[in-house]
Amino acid sequence: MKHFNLTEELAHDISGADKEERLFAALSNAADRMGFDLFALAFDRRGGGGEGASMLVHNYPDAWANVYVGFDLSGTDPIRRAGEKSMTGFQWRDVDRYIPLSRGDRQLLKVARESGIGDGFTVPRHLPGEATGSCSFAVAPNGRIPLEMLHAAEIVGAVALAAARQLIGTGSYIRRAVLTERQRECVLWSARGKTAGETAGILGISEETVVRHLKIARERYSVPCRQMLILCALFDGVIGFSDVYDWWRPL
Amino acid sequence: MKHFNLTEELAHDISGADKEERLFAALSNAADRMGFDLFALAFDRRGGGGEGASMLVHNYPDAWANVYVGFDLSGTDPIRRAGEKSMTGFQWRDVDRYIPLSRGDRQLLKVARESGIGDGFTVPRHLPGEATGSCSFAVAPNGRIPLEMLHAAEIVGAVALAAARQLIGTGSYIRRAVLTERQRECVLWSARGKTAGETAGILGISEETVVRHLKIARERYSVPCRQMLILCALFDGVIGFSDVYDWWRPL
DNA sequence: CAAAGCTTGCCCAGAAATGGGCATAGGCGT
DNA sequence: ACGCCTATGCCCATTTCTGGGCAAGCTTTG
Repeated sequence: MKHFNLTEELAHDISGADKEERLFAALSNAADRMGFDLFALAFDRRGGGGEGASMLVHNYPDAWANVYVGFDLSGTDPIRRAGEKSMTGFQWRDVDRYIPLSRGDRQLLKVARESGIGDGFTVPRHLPGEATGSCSFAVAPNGRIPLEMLHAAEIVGAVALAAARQLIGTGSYIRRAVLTERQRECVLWSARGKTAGETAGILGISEETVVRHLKIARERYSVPCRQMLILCALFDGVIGFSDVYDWWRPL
Repeated sequence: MKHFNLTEELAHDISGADKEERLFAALSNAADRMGFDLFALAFDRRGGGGEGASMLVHNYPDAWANVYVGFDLSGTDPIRRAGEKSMTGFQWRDVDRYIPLSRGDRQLLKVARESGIGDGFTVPRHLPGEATGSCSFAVAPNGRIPLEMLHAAEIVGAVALAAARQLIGTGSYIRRAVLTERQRECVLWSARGKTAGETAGILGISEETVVRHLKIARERYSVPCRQMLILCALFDGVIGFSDVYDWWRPL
């Protein structure tokens, strides 16, 4: 592993970035040193109070950046989706190993290629409640991914994301709505697909009370429907994916 | 950063583990070298077909392990919940910065302390659909966390989780049910809290058609309600959290 | 002690979702 | 050309959810 010294150097450089400009410079240098042409760091934080923040640092071609922002593709970007399915960094060419690609997804990737972006490597970090981020390194359409540098990119990307998180404000995020234990139970069973009546039977209380708990929970999150309540609870970590998934498919 | 050589050594050792026993030995050695007394790696993978798999490698005191497993505390473990809220490793003493601690949570931590587990450091990795994992390093109740080693622990923990993922089977991702483009759109808007009628307006089609798409989507996943449909789509990566986030939080 | 919050219970009216059936039109592959 | 899938549209009856108001007992907290 002769690259560890380089990794250390780049990581140190990036983690020392105290401004977005320095992060850009450090990432630019890192991408270059590792043999990549392009980089893009996206970090989105969502505060509990509604004040979210996001950061986008990249040296992608303007053509693609304009299309991406103009059509608001971030919401349907398959790379971004895949980032939520990978525990480690991944190559874009393997993206269909993580998520099913629809026609629209393939089209998006095709347009990206035509805009000067070839294959790439993305380091994702996902925080159900607080933030999502990804740090990508890419090469030109005919370029070669420096496979021997993927491990370095993995670490560099993670450090860059941590730096971005620091820059954007590490959190002190406001815990606006916290559910009570009973409310949480009701939301959990609701997420498991139970109706209010079934949940009432499970918890041994009246259906009306379950409805009441769910009602107050919705009010706390200021959401009108059950779907969003469940997603809010997931995002806030009040319930966990494992709570739902383990129940569906017992290990 | 004088610890990079140690980090490299430990990471290399761990990533070379081809059996659970070797992973145990490597982690045991790593924890010791970094100045920790205890370690625990938990990894849960859920396949698409119901055949899930999990791995638990630790050297925790039997007393605690028995309590933890016996009372099925994994569902309410605050450390585990916090792991879903942290992008990087975190100290247990800071756990209330990530999640609100209920009385029950504090009680659980207290019992853990009484069972021989002091403060610790947990490296989480969370994959919405595929797996959840955490790698923790801890000291005895009166021990001191080797603060200068947290960075090393972060990397070592991540490598250990990657190794566990390899051991457990990286997962030939099984696509039980893939939604069509239109179905996916309907599910997405539904996740964003829109009613069928609203979604119809957005997509420019009849409400009845939206209902129809959602109906078929539910049938494909064999779920009876909208909540579970959305969660299934999330788990499968058909929709992503990023797809949903931007719509309702900024309000 | 008093105030606040949690939990429990109930009623009601309107909106939304669910499950069933039916039908037309277009695309895609064999 | 035929079958299969998808998208679109509509109808119905039943269930469930949602938002509103009301009230009692209990614990925690100031």
